[in-house]
Amino acid sequence: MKKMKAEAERHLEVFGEPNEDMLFDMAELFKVFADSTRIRILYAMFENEMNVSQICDKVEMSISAVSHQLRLLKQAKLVRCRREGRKAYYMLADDHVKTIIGMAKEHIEED
Amino acid sequence: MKKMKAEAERHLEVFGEPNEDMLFDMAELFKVFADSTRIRILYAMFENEMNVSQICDKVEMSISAVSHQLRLLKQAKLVRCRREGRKAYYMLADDHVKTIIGMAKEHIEED
DNA sequence: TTAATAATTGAATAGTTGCTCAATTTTTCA
DNA sequence: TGAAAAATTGAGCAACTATTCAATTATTAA
Repeated sequence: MKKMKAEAERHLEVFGEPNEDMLFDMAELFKVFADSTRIRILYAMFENEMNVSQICDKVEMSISAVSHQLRLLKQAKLVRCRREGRKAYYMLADDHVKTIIGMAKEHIEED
Repeated sequence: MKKMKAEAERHLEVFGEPNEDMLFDMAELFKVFADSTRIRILYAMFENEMNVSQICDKVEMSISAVSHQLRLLKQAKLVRCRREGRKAYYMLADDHVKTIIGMAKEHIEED
C-alpha cells in the first residue's frame, strides 16, 4: 500500500501536472508538428542539412511557403540555420524532433 | 565508409520518409495534442480514469466543451471509454500519450 | 410514465492558420 | 555600380477549429 503510494508519487514527479504556461507552450509546440507540410520539411532534413531551394524541390512547394514554415520551425527551436554566401542551410536543432515524430508514427502504425 | 552507409541506411529504415497518408495521419495526430485544453484533459486521466463531470471540475470547463474534446481524443485513439450506469469513465488508451507529452515537455524545459 | 442526471450532438460564431502574391533584403558576380 | 540569385517578409483570403447554446439521447429512480 505504502509502496504503491510512493510509486504513484514518483510517477507524479516525472509526469506532474504542469502549470498554465507550460500547457500553453506544449500546445504551441504540437501546433508546429500539426501540419503535414512542416513534417515533410523536417523529414527533408533528417539525413543532411538542406538549403531552402533544396527543401522546396523535395517538398514541391513555393519558396515563400517553405520560408514561412521554416520561420515557424526556427521559432519553435526545432531547426536552426547556418548561412553560407547567399544560401541558408537548415538542419534539425536536436534529437527531440526525430523522437517525437517517431512516437507519433509508432502510435499510428500499431492499429 | 561502407559502415557509415550501412548505419545511415539502418537509420533510414527506422525514420524512413513516410508516404502522404502517413504524413497526413501524423499531422492529424499532432493536431489533437495541439490544444492546451485537450492536454489538460489528458493530464486529468494520467493517474486514474475519470468520468466526464470529474474532468469538467478538474479542467474548469463546460460539459459540452469537454465532451466535444473527448470525442476527438477518442477518435485519435488517445483515450478509451468505459460505461458504468449513466456515467462514462475515460482513461488513456496507451503509453504513447504520456511518452509524447513527456518528450514535448522535455524539449520546452531544456532551453 | 415522469422527472432528473449524465453525456452527446448539431449549428453558429469568433478566432486561428496556411498559402499566394507582391515587395524587400542580402549577398554574389559581371 | 547594376543585375541576378536566394531568401525573407507583410498583407489578404480561404479553410479550419474551439467554444457556446440549444436540443437530444440514454440511463436511473420515484
